[in-house]
Amino acid sequence: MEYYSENTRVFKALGDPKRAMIVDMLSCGELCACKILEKFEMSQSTLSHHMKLLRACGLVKAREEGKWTYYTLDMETIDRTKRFFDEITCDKEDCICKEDNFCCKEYSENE
Amino acid sequence: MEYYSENTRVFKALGDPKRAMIVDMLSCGELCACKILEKFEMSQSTLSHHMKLLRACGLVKAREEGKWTYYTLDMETIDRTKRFFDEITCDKEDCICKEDNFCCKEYSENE
DNA sequence: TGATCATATCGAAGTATGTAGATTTGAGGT
DNA sequence: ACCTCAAATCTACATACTTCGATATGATCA
Repeated sequence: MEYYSENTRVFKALGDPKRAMIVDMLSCGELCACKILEKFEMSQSTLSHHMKLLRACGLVKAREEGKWTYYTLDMETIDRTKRFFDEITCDKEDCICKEDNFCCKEYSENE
Repeated sequence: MEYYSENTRVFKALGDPKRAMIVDMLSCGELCACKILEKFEMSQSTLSHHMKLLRACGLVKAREEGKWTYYTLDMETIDRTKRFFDEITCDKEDCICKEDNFCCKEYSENE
């Protein structure tokens, strides 16, 4: 299950329209928190919370410089998540649907 | 914002490990609800709820035959979501980060 | 060493989500 | 008609998420 939850955490983060927009804004390069905040109708603490979540799942990296924090996308996580998306939506030999004794309970226990 | 929320609804659905597993199981072809239920440690009502959600966001299609319901992936939604994922994570000319007067509030109002 | 600015963290409130048991619906079979 | 089975819906509850205002942290500057 760890394989699934590691990747679904990223989907969960992208499941909020504002966070998806933040990711979109970062797709052209590094931005500092205040620059992002300018564009959004939300409080500073709310943005900070969203950024923490985006960092926690690995989607963005943060770099501190003086009193500013600069954010960038982590393309490794993004590419890995895209591969996961392809994997769970394409026909394949080793699919869980073909494991006779597959049960989600077993997976949960190993998590 | 509609552009974002339409797609992030799919990510939200994939944000739950069990639902991602259900999608994975369906990736090799059609399955009936009871076949899916066999593989999971959850109640019938919970599975039904997850399937409803997967249908609502367009990820899966349902076909009823007698007393059974068969589910398949909707590749159109999946492909559209993959293109969206590519778009918000790749550098591009018409990025929202380049719109000087972009503000998420404007988008919300049009939703 | 204060004052100020950019962020992060805390605490609280309202809303959404995941889950299960009980009930309903609707198709088939006897 | 009645029973049975598959699936959906209803109700309730515990947990998680989103959001904000208030406060804390920590860097820079006067």
